[in-house]
Amino acid sequence: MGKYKKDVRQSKLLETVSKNPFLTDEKLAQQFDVSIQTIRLDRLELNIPELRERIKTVAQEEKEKVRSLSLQEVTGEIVELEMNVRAVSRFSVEESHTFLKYNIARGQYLFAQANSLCVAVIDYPVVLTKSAAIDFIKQVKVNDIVFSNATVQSIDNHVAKIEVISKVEDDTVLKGKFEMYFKNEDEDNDKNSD
Amino acid sequence: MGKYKKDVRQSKLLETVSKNPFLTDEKLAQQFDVSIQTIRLDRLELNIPELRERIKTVAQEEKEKVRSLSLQEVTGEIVELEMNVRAVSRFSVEESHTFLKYNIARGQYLFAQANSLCVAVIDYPVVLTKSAAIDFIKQVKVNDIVFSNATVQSIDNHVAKIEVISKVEDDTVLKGKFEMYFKNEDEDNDKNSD
DNA sequence: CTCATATTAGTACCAACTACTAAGGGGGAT
DNA sequence: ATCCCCCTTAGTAGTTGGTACTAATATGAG
Repeated sequence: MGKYKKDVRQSKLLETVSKNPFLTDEKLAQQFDVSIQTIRLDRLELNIPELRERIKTVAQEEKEKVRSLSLQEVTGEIVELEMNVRAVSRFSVEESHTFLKYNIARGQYLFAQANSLCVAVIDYPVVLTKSAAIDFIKQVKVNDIVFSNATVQSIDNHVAKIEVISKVEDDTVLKGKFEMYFKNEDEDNDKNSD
Repeated sequence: MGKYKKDVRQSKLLETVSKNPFLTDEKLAQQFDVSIQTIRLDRLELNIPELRERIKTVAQEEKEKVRSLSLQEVTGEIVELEMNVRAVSRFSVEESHTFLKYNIARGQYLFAQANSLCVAVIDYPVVLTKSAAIDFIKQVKVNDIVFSNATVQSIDNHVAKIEVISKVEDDTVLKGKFEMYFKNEDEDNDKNSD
């Protein structure tokens, strides 16, 4: 294969690196059949950081994701998030979430969605549920998509009060008030559960 | 703070590195107030890879850790049941029920145990949660065994009020009041979710 | 042919290591 | 006290994957 011209090579380089950030300059040089120096000049011009920096960035992103992913497992997917202010999540009800005979979702799943949304919206390393008051207003059925809306009402020293409203289309299915206790990792204290 | 002994230092090192893989040997040496060489010997003995390898591993970790933790299997096992009067269930907390970093059980699992106990204690074909007010009183950790105790306070036409107290050994970890809506299969009505 | 641009070569230096050798230090058991 | 062992620290050489810089060479367009 013939060598590319500079501009083509650079745009391909950008693509390659973003697809696979784990390639050294040496590998890239082989791949594009140019010298290492050329790759380095290209990176310089394109502001592509070196291998180690690229990996580090990926690792840090991955770390963040692990936190939010572990929340998502149970609770649906967070679609909007304004830290310490509000958040929205989406939960699609499947058969496994329902009473088999009636296809009505078990309340604990709706609770779980609301509860973990409250954990997510509070931007502290440790967030535990202190209390919850929930009204289940309307049945939720299989295949319904539940949007849960959390709004932080107040947030002080160590406790946030959050209001959650979950809807299926325009119908409110759940209303809840949560008190969440939060702290930094290092602080020592004893309370609560989630 | 005085220096740790070797074995203590090494176990703390393991913990530190797994919590934050982004620390160089130099930083670790400062943190533990020992020389860089000591940290390196420790890493050698403990098979902790170097910084760059650690970062790389984190970066490569696939996001497909999607363990499906069904809340259904979570609700514990019913150990005592007096229909429409009281019931007790047992729930053993496993790692998958906790926040990874802190081994503290997520509140939604404790809620799920209490909630499904309320469903079980009411002897009607359809039982849905109408409202719930929960206080999470104490943290529950991995390997704790939670006994949940539901007592029916009142039961009338279509609504039962139930008090739930969950304990780990002698410590109360959760107190809740549930209103459960119930009916016979054939009755038609529209309310609630679980 | 000329001249700018592109490419390659080469050097010195850096961070964060591994792998190794060697020197001290501090306790216990004898 | 002495000996010995383990732990700790120091120091050197070599590695990877770079940055930053200078200098030489190729190439193509006018």
